[in-house]
Amino acid sequence: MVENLAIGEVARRAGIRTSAIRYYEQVGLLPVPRRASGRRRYDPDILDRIALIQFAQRAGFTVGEIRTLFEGFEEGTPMSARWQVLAHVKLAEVDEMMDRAQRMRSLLDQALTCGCLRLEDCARAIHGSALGECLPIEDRSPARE
Amino acid sequence: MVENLAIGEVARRAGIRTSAIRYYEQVGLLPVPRRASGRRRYDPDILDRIALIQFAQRAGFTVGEIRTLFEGFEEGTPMSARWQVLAHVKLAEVDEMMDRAQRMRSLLDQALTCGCLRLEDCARAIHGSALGECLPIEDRSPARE
DNA sequence: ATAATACGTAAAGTACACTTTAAGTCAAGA
DNA sequence: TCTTGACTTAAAGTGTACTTTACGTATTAT
Repeated sequence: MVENLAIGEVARRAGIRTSAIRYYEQVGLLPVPRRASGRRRYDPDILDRIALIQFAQRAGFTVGEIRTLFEGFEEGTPMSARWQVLAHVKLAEVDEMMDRAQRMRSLLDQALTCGCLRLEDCARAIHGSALGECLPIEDRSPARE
Repeated sequence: MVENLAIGEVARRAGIRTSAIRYYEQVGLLPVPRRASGRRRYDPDILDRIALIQFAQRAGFTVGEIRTLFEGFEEGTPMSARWQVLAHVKLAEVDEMMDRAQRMRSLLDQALTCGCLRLEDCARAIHGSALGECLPIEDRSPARE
């Protein structure tokens, strides 16, 4: 009966910390396991589950989104359908990420052509040019005062 | 004499909050201004300075890096030289960002081809495949236990 | 004169995904 | 048996870039 992994063993095999496993359990990404004298005991298939979590993370999903993947659909909804919904939204976000990176690249290219001596010259030059009109790095709060 | 902007006016013209201005002052991105009965008074060229900060932020620089741009070089180092140093490093980071986004895209494409019904099937499939071997989304702490 | 703003400060809050700490329990090896 | 090491919990800490809060003062408009 190999059906009994301690949390440390699971962590070792998955390549994460025990604290991460407890955290995943806490936020609902991992099921509450049975206990043996207070300690968590896992079936080996917990490793599949963790691998799925890691896959989703690498794909850019947040913990909240992964929880949605697991529990945010009507019972019986196939995984394929769940992925469809979430991956489409995330793909748009990733594309936005790439656009941002692209914009950063052009700004950096501009910076490399800078010929200014003093800080103030550079500031005035940048303020004068329309470079300031590119899209922001990330959403900032609405702001009113 | 237009040479006297209140913090609220600067904020309005720059499109940021007054709290951001105080924060920039606190972390050394903006000079400590003179005061009129306790209130900050700014010369209009503070707006150039803020525009420069915003430019750098859009290019991906952190507050710490912008402070380095301003104060991290030997006095007299031309701005062009400062940008050279910082922009090269940042360009590499941005390229890494784009690679990560690319990897996310392929994972999401994989997710879209998923034909699994149950969560466990999907988990096993992903764990089985080598999909788990892509690079991590971002650096995680070294981890030892 | 009074009320509504704008300003001042210091400290705490925000989001995210965990980690670290503190203090205590339990089990296995020497 | 004793000691080490793995485990338990709840709560606080981490990093980033600000914002929000709480509370007090000064300016401006009516």
